Amino acid sequence: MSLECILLAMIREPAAGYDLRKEFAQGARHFWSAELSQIYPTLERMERRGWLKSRRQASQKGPQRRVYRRTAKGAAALHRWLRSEPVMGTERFAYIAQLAYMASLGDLRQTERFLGQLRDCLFRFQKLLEDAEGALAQERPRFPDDLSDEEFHSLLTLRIGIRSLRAKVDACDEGLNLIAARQSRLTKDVPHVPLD
Amino acid sequence: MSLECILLAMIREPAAGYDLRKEFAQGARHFWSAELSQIYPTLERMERRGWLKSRRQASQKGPQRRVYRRTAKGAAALHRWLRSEPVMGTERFAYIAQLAYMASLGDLRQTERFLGQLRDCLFRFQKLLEDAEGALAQERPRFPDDLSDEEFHSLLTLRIGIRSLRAKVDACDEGLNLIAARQSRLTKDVPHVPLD
DNA sequence: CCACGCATGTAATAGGTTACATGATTTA
DNA sequence: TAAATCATGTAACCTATTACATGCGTGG
Repeated sequence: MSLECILLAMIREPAAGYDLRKEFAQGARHFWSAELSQIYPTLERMERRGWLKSRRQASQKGPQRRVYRRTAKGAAALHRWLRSEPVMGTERFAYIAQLAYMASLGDLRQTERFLGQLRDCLFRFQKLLEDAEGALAQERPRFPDDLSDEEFHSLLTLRIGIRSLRAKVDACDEGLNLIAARQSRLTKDVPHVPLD
Repeated sequence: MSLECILLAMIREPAAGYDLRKEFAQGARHFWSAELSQIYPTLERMERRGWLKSRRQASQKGPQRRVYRRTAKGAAALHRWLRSEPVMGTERFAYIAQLAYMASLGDLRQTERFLGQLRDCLFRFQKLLEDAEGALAQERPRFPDDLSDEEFHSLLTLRIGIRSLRAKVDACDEGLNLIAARQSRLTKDVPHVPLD
C-alpha cells in the first residue's frame, strides 16, 4: 500500500520505473527504499487497477522507455492516503534488538564496541541529512520562507530525521558513559569473594 | 535472519511459541513485532536447521505445549549475530513519506492537522517507554548501578527510543511553528494580484 | 571493442500479515 | 453454559531482496 502511494506521489510528471528508482536512491532514501525488481511489477499492477496509464516512448539514450502517468483514479487514491491518519507501521530496528540481547555475550566490552559502531553509523547518516538541509537553505536569503511547497515539506521530513538521529547519537554517548561507570564499579566495588 | 536471532535470544529458558509472542507484545514491542502465524513456522525451520530442539510437554492450563530449547549450534548462531556489526536494515517510515508528499494536497492546513496527529502518536509512544524506564528504576536505590546485565541492556535500548521519540515530538512542534509562520506570511506578504 | 550507463524485465526466495480452524481448561 | 485464555497450527496473500537475462547507445 505505502509503496504504491509513494510511487503515485512520485509520478507528478510522467515517469519511467528507471527514473523512480533514482528518487528512492536520492530524495526519498531516508524514509523508504525500493529496487527496480519491485518497482516494475508494482507499476504494472497499478496500471491494471487503473491508477496509472503507460505508453512506450523513445529514449535519448538506450532502449525504449515505458512512461507512466497518473489517472484521475490514481490521484484520488493518493489523496486518500495523504489525508488518512499517520501510518505507523510496526517499525523494526534490528540494531536495537542486538543491543537488547547483548547481555547474553556476558562481556560489557562487546556492548561498548557495538555502541561505538552504532554511534558512527548514525552520525554519518545525520551528516547526510544535514547536508540535504544545507542544500535546501543554500542561496535562499529568506530561508525557509522562500521554499516552494514541495521543498518546505522536504524540510519538515528532514528536520524530523535530523533531530531523531542527533538524539540517538546522544543516547549512544550516554550509554558509553553508563558502561564506563558500570565497568569501574565492577572493578572497584564488587568483591571477588561473596560476603556470605 | 533478525527474527530468527531474536527468537534464539528470547529462548534463554526453554519456551513455547505462545510465550514468545508475549515477549513481542511486551518487552520487545518497541523494536520488533511478530505474530504467532510467523513464529510457529520459524521455530520449526530453526529446529530443522539444528538451532533448536523441541519436546511436547503438558500444560497447567489448556492443551499440550511444544517447548523449544537452544542447541549449541543455535547459541553459536546467536553469538555470531550479536558480535556482528549493527544491522541497519533499510528502515521504512510510511508517515514520513506521507508528510514528504503532502504538498500535492495543496493545503497547508492538511499538513498542520497531520503533524498534530503525528505528534500525539509519537508522544503516547514516548510515555510508554518512559513508563518502562520508570519500572526499571523503581525500588532501586542505586539505579542504574543495581540493574542486572539484562536490565541494563534494556535500559540502553529504552534510552535510545525515548530520546529519539522526544526529538521527533519536538520536530513536530517546530514544524507546526514553521507552518504557522508560513501561513501568516501567505496572508500578509503575498499580493493576490501578481505585480507586473 | 569494451566498459559504462540506460532501460526493462523474470525467477526464486525470504519475510510478514490476515483470516481461519481446532480444541482444552478455567472462571463467571 | 458461555466467554476468556491457553495453545498450535494452516492457507492465502502481500511485500521485499537477490540474482539473473537481455539489449541499446555512447565514449574512451
